[in-house]
Amino acid sequence: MKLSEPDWDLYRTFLAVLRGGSLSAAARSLGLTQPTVGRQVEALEASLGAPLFLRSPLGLTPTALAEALRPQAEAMAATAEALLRMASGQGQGVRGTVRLTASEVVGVEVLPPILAGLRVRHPALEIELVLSNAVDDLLRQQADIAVRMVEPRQEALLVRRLGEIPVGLYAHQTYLMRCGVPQQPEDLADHTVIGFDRETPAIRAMRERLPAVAQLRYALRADSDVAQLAAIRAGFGIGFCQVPLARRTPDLVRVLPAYVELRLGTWIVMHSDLRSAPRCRAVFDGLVDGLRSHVER
Amino acid sequence: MKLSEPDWDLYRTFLAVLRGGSLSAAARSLGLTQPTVGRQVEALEASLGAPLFLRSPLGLTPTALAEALRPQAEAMAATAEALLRMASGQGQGVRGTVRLTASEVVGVEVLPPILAGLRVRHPALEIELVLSNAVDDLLRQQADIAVRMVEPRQEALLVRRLGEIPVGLYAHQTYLMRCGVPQQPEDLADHTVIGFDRETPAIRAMRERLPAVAQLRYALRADSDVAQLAAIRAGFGIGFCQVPLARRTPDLVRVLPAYVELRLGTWIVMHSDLRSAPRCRAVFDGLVDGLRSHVER
DNA sequence: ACAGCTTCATTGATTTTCGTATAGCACATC
DNA sequence: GATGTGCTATACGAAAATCAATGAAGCTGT
Repeated sequence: MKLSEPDWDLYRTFLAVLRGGSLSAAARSLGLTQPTVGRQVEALEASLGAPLFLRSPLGLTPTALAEALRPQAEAMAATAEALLRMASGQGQGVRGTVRLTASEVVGVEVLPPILAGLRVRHPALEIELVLSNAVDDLLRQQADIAVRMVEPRQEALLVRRLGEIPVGLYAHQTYLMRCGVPQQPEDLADHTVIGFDRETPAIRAMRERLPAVAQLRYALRADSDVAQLAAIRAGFGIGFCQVPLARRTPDLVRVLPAYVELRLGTWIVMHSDLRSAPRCRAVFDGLVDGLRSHVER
Repeated sequence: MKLSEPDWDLYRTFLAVLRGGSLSAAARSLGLTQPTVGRQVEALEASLGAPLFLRSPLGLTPTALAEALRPQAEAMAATAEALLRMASGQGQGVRGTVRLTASEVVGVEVLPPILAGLRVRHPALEIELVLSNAVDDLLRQQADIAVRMVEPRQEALLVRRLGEIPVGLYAHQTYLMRCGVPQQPEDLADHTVIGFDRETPAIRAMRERLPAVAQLRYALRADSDVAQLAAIRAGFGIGFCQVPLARRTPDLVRVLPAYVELRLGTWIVMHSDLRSAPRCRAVFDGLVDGLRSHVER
């Protein structure tokens, strides 16, 4: 029985098999042949001392162990990608790929013009946009720079606080003409309210500050804030929207402005390891500049 | 010029060379030979398209690129270790290694009896204790379970809040006999106060709540809270100490109990990926039980 | 029922990689 | 100044991994 540490490359083929579902698919994606992949999986199983897959002629079925190991393998892949990204953009000058993560509304409504401007200034810059609400993207190496509405507390991060984005309740003009305009927070109980599917840190903060809103029953739940915005614009009901975004659609009317006023802090976060990478500095600074107009300080 | 993704194992030898400072040292630590390591480094350089080391007869000097890539390589190594840890303890039953991280005081003063009890109940359980104040140990895969004084906000974590640990100012009896007992917070200006070297989240919270303390000039700064405790016990001066810890040393006297009272929240945190690992559940639950007596709910 | 597709397993030839041995260089010690 | 120890670079034979080709088994649609 071998106790030596397995070749790291075996983890890559293991993950490819897990993703592809078969040795052949993994071999295709890796540019190898099926027998090679099979042997490498065998080698990893021998090294770990336990089987990873149940072989069958239709494909491989991962065992519980393989499923348990998958997150770590994915993490290694993400880190390997980050390493390559880092290496590719190392020369002086702003070039290479930057992975950027942000919430969906920000990514769809706010970032595009900023990124377009960055691209004009730095033609060799490539940007990958990951729209997600997971705050741990950075530490899991799945992104280089993050735009977040939650204050990051980690130490190894380079943080810039931009200010606050005001958030209010909005509804489309047609909805208000149809259903009336609520005058008191209690009136919301008789209205169609658009809410959130799952609890995010930003939402939790909102609940704490607005107990009246916390107990509402939502007529539509969507985990995507873009979908919520679309529903508001379509006149479905009343929902939360960032004030600078709502201003762009003239038909959106603010509801209960005196009662519901929320301010979301906004931060730009980057690995401090990436400080020396010119392309990351460029994107970081570009975001700081570009988001100023969207934020109240 | 090859643009294909390099073999992941090359990253491991790269990191070994970085750590060892020479091809030969890396070869020894990896169980390989020096020519092999040299060839693999060459292969990685060819794959990245840039040199990683400056060769000289006394050893290799890492280039700026190599230094920039080091954090990612370390992250890959940590993840690989986590994967192996996961695989080794997969069979049912509590066995295998669990990496535990905690602050230094907790690790030195509080955890040992708890871990001893766990070890008695589970003889096949092995525990690695990492004493550090970095909160991102978990997401960087450097530890499986963490005992923290800061509320974690990440989503993919399994969190259990235990309660609060009271913290107060303490001094040794001999010091107070020598220098007198302060009666007002202002009196601290005339005393020898032991403080912190660098800013941690817990300290930041402390500063916010106790502005009188924030402006003190410290006679001794130590980043290790264990060193602070030792200094207090030795009669060096007045410093912060967890109340349950101070009770164990009868000669320690609480100072300004009416003015300085701080409560540190305490959390146990674990990757939710590890929920299914029996040994992690065992340690998690054991910590919850063992720390109850040390915490006020 | 049968042909076509996809899957995994096995085998032998080939290419790649690794290890041993050796040479060359720089620094420290005696 | 000779010697010893550390390091890297190179050459060559051996071991190991790879590829290509083939066989067997199961699902799918006609």
